[in-house]
Amino acid sequence: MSHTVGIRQAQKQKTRQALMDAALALLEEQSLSSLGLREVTRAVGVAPTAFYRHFRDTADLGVALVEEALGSLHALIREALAETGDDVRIERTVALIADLVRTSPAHVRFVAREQHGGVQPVREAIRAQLRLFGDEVAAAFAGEPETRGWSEEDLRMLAGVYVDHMVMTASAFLEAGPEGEERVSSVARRQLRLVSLGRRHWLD
Amino acid sequence: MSHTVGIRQAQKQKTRQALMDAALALLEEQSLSSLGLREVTRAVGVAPTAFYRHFRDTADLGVALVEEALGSLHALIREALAETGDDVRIERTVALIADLVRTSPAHVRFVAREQHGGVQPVREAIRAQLRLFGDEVAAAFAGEPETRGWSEEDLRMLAGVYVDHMVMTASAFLEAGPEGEERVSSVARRQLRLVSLGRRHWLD
DNA sequence: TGTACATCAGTGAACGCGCGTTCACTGATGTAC
DNA sequence: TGTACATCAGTGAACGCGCGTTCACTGATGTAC
Repeated sequence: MSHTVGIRQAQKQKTRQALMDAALALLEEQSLSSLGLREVTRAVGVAPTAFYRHFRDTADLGVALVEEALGSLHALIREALAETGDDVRIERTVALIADLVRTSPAHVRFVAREQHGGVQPVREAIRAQLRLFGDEVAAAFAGEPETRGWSEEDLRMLAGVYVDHMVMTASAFLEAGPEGEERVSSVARRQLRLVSLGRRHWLD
Repeated sequence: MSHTVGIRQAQKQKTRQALMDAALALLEEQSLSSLGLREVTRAVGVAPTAFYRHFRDTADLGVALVEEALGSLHALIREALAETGDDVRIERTVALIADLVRTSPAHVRFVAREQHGGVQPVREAIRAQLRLFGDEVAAAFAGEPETRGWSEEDLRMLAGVYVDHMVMTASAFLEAGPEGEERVSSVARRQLRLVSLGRRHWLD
């Protein structure tokens, strides 16, 4: 066998992931700033001291969770925005967020909660990811005929509306639960249509 | 002297307010779910047990803070929205939020943080207040010519955009600090103008 | 392939500390007469 | 106005508990020869 990963490294990665999973589950009911290291290790079934082999503290674990929650989202967002035609793009964007909340509600809740939460490094990690989303949205719009002649500043402003709307919509899906999904989708689509109309008449 | 309040009651009210003020200050750096009762009483200079004369627990204190933070805002919002002419109304609304954040940054931070925070009763209290804001915005728009012929549902949808935007803008003011105030104001005004344009062409 | 040594993920005991809550109390304020 | 009793905001000691962190350790995995 070639040392593809090594038994030791694989086992370590497994424990690390178990700590993150357990933390995420515990964070459904509380904020990161009140999450205890011992709580997490107890849920996993390892000694409290094992925690230090993987994370400096719970804030460090939180930053890792941000990457896990948002890291893989950039490609999906770019994909949804690559659609042509406002209606299709709106449809795809809202469906993407609905999917995300359905598949990973705990990740979404974590990000919504810690975006303004009490742990600075985590707040900053989330802010950095959202700024990246903003860049991607702005870049997608920059190449479109409806936004021809717009200043860089106005593009960023528009992108801001979109990213804020995505965050608010994700949070609305969470609050509404499965039976409210269609209602939230409907409102979100109409809100994006409103913005899209404004965009079309921005330079009138 | 008539018993306008009574010395005892006045003193009790004073201690209660001191507990709330101290808690709010401590909450600049942490979430409610990690705020300790002893922390608060220590900051005020009373015995830990005195806390129970005023609040059942820190969640109860949090609900009181929500009322203090948002209760007096309804009248101001109605006032700002009563303005006629989109541009003036947008100007007033953004100025109102800028004022609020400048005057009571700690209250705003608290609400932003606990809106999705780990303490359910507080989340619900905030949600109830925001729903009221939504009602007021919808009512203000209902009487306007630009929104004639709109369905009740579309009015709520529009009101949702406005309330979400207020929350996001307040949070942006906080992040930006005093030197970023003009930039955030400018972006917020243009975003509302975008929405206002969309509104004008909604029934085209 | 086998051996001898190095690495290091996870252990378990121990520590000092601050927490929320209980309880019986004190003494200033309020009330009835 | 004065007196006797009731109320109740704030006290201070005590409790059991779980916390984060330290430390020397163990034993499976990795590496060099």
